[in-house]
Amino acid sequence: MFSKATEYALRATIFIAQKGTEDNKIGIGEISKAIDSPPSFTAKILQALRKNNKIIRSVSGPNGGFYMTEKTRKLPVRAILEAMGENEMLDKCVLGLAKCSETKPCPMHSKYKIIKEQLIELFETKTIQHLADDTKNGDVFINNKSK
Amino acid sequence: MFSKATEYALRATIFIAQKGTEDNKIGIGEISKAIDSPPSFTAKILQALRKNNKIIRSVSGPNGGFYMTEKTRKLPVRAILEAMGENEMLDKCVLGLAKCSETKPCPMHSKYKIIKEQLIELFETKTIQHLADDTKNGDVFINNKSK
DNA sequence: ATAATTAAGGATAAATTTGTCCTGAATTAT
DNA sequence: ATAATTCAGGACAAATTTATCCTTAATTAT
Repeated sequence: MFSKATEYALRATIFIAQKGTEDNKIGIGEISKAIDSPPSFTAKILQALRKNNKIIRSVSGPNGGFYMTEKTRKLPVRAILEAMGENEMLDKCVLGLAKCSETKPCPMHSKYKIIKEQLIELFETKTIQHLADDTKNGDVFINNKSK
Repeated sequence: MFSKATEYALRATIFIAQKGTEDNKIGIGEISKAIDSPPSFTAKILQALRKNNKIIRSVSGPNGGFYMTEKTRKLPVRAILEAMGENEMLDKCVLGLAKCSETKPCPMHSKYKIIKEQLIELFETKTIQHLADDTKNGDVFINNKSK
């Protein structure tokens, strides 16, 4: 569905939302270990989420790392997708037509539209906080560690 | 959602279903023009759909080209996806976890599952014939030509 | 048989995505 | 101030996807 970069972005953000606060910042090492992702690549992705402090924040230096504010924790999952440039995916034609609309639809359009709307609804109502809370409660996971 | 290769595969198959019969085979030139795709790349993709005559058939030589039988026209869209190796996509985790299941779900799993099931249902009930018929009727399209 | 037409299939190239590494900048502790 | 830690950002490398081209094989018409 999404690129690997976006998958890492989602998992990393959930982890940061779950553990990272202004006085408990999380380093890239801990993050990539927790979500099972390549550290350097993940670092690059987090830079994008950090732009204009849109989703996450970071500070350099000892005890530095990544964290989130209460405000951005309340952002919908869609905000991460936007930051990762996955907006196109959410209104793209299944058959890959550049312009596929009500007035000039592809043969899958009408049925696919209904499903895509649910996807968008899901990404717009689920907040980062929700996902972090669920994960904290221990009934869902953001990695495949057996322990 | 799908790779470009799969998008071309879907559009090409619909076109072939619409126009290609054993005594009216369609050349790669006409196909790629009709669906607005790169000819050589499309040819390569059609080779895959042709394997074991799974989806389409072809013959070389003058008046050669691609066509379909009544039988494969009745195949669900999913058959094309399978042939293109997109099966993984249809049961992949949104967050990219290698193993995401009822017993060890990611935080999006329960909600996402419901939507994915609808997608699968759609791909399994819509047949190639359906899409070709709709296109033939002229109310839906498989390219972006203005004419 | 020969020539013409069309797909098959391999080699290769271009573009994009994924991933690594290194230097520099920011921050903190001593 | 200096050293140590951690992120920022650029350059580069590997892998994958997308795309092209060329030679061969199959088929048909003459």
